[in-house]
Amino acid sequence: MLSRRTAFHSALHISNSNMPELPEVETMVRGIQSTMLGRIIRDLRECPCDCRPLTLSPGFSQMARRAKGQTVTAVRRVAKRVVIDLSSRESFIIEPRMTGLMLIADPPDREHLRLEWRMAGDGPRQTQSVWFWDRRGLGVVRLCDADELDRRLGSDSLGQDALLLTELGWREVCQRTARPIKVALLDQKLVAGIGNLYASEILHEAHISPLRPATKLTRDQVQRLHEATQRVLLDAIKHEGSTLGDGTYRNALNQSGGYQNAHRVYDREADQCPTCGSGKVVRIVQAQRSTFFCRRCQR
DNA sequence: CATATGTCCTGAGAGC
DNA sequence: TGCTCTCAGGACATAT
Repeated sequence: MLSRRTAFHSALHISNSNMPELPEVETMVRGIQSTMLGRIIRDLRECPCDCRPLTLSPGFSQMARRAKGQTVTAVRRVAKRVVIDLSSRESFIIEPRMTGLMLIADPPDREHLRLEWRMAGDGPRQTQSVWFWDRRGLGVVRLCDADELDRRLGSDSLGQDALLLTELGWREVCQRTARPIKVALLDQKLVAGIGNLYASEILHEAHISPLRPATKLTRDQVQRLHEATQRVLLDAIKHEGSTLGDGTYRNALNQSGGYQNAHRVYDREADQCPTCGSGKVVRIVQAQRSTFFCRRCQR
């Protein structure tokens, strides 16, 4: 797939990988749910691969031993992680990070398959597997007890989920930092689930400048931020996430998402602003990350 | 405490 | 053509 970038505005080329954020991880969870929920893990397998081994905690053999024979009691999303709860009261935490995918169908390629959960068949259903695939191998899979789960995903480590935050919650979040609002949106301790792509899209939808210090947002702007977050993230989930650039992100059936077609500013540098029609989308860098916005309709 | 920076990794594109 | 360099960014460790 071709990126919208052209030679003309590629002074700094965005070779977008996938960076699964809240909508993509939600799509992964929904995609593996029926294969795993209520079923028994027959075994866990490490896929043979030449790349650097995936980060597993604990190591593979202990993880496999503890997972084997357990029933999956829940498959859920926590911020940008997939959590698989087991009858033993332990849980898998899967962090896809940049290029990780959860699959129930053929992968984009076989050499970057990392882990396989083989689920025991149940009545007419035959054995089915769920795979973790990760091209760059930055992903992490953990199996942890309730204490570790809380330590890693509890409120000391993560802010409220972006979709659960109320308008009042947003007001409190914005009072907690003077950093630019775009940078604040990326801080998972303030609000969890938003990454670089959706931060630009949400602020555009809310007509707020990414440069504005969080503490300086007006009450109206905070209200718009709350509403824009709901609209953008729910719409992105409806379209099963964004697949762009090199096309890494796929749903559990190895199909592209559709939300990239709705992006208004992300990776659209130098385009005419689709919202006000007269400004141009610009790219700036904040905290070493690209930000895209329209100076004319985002204040 | 708040904030900033370095690190991991691969594949694509640019430049020579 | 084929090499080397740069860059994308999620989460976390470490530094200021």
